[in-house]
Amino acid sequence: MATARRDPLTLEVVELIGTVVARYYEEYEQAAAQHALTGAQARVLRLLSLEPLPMRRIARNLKCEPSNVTGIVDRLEARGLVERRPDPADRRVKLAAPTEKGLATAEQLRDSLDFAREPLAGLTAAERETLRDLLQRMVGESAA
Amino acid sequence: MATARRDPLTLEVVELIGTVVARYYEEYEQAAAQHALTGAQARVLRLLSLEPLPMRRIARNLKCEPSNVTGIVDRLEARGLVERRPDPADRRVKLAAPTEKGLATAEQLRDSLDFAREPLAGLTAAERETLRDLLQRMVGESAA
DNA sequence: TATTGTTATACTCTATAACTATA
DNA sequence: TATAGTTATAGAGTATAACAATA
Repeated sequence: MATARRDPLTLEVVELIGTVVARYYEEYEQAAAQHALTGAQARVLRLLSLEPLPMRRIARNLKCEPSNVTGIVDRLEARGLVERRPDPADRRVKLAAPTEKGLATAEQLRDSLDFAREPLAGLTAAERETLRDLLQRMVGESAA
Repeated sequence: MATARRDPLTLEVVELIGTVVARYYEEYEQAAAQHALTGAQARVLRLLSLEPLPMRRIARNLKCEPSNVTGIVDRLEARGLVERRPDPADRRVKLAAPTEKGLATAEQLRDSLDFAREPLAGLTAAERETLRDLLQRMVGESAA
C-alpha cells in the first residue's frame, strides 16, 4: 500500500481536496454571515448545541487558546444565543450553554449548509457509500 | 440521481467532509507557521508562485476586499518574499511577484503539505482513482 | 467617469503573559 | 501548588469608506 507520495494521481487527489476545502470553508463563512455570525462564533454555537461545555473544552475543540474563547462566548452571550452557567461540581468552571434562541439558530445554520449536500446529489447511493468508506479510511475510522 | 439530502448516508459523508476540512485547514496553518507565515500569507505566496498577479486579482482569488491585500503583500514584501512591479500596460496596476527567496519558500511549503498525502498512502492506486473521480464530480469537473 | 491601489477606521480572531478564584 | 477563567496587550485578517493616480 504505502508507496506513492508524489505520483500524479496522488497530487491530483490532493489538489481536489484543496478545492473541496476552499469551497466548504467559503460557504461555511457565508452561511454564518447570513445569521450575522463569524465563522468562529458559528463553530462554537454548533459545538454547544450538541452539549454544554466548559470554556476550556471549547478552546481545546477549536484548537485555540482559552483566552480567545472568553471573547467569542461574550459576543454570543451579548446576542442572547449562549449563556454561562456555574458547574455544581467545580466552582472554578463555567459551562457555556446555548439558549433556546441559540439552539434555533444552530439548527438553521445546520440546514443552510447545503454546500456539502448539494454536490453530493449528483452521486448515486452506491457512490456515496464508496466515498464514505474512502473518506473514513483517510480520516482514520475514528471520525466523530 | 438528485434525491437524498438528509438521509443518514449523505449526512455521514457531509460529516466526514467536515472532518477532512478541519484537519486540512489545521495542518495548512501549521505548515505555514513553520515558515513564520500566516495562512493568508502562505496562500498569497502560493498563488504568486504560479504567476505574478495584480493586487486586484489576488483579492478576487482570496475572496476578500482589495484593501486587505495591501497589508498581506506589505508583510510578504517586508520579508523579501514578494516584490511589487509596475505593469507596463496599465500604470494604475501593480503586479505582485515572488522573489527567488519567495519561490523557494513556496516550494518548501508545498512539500510540507504531507497532511493530504499521508492519509492517502493507505489507499491503493485503484482506490485513489475512484476517490479522484468522485471528488471531481462533486467539485464539478472544472477543478483547477 | 470608472478603475487600481492605497489609506483610515473599526471589529474579530489570535497568542502571550499576568491576574483571580477556586481546588 | 495547580487549574479554570479572565484581563491586558499586540499583531493579523476582515469589511467599509474615502482618497490619489491613471484610464
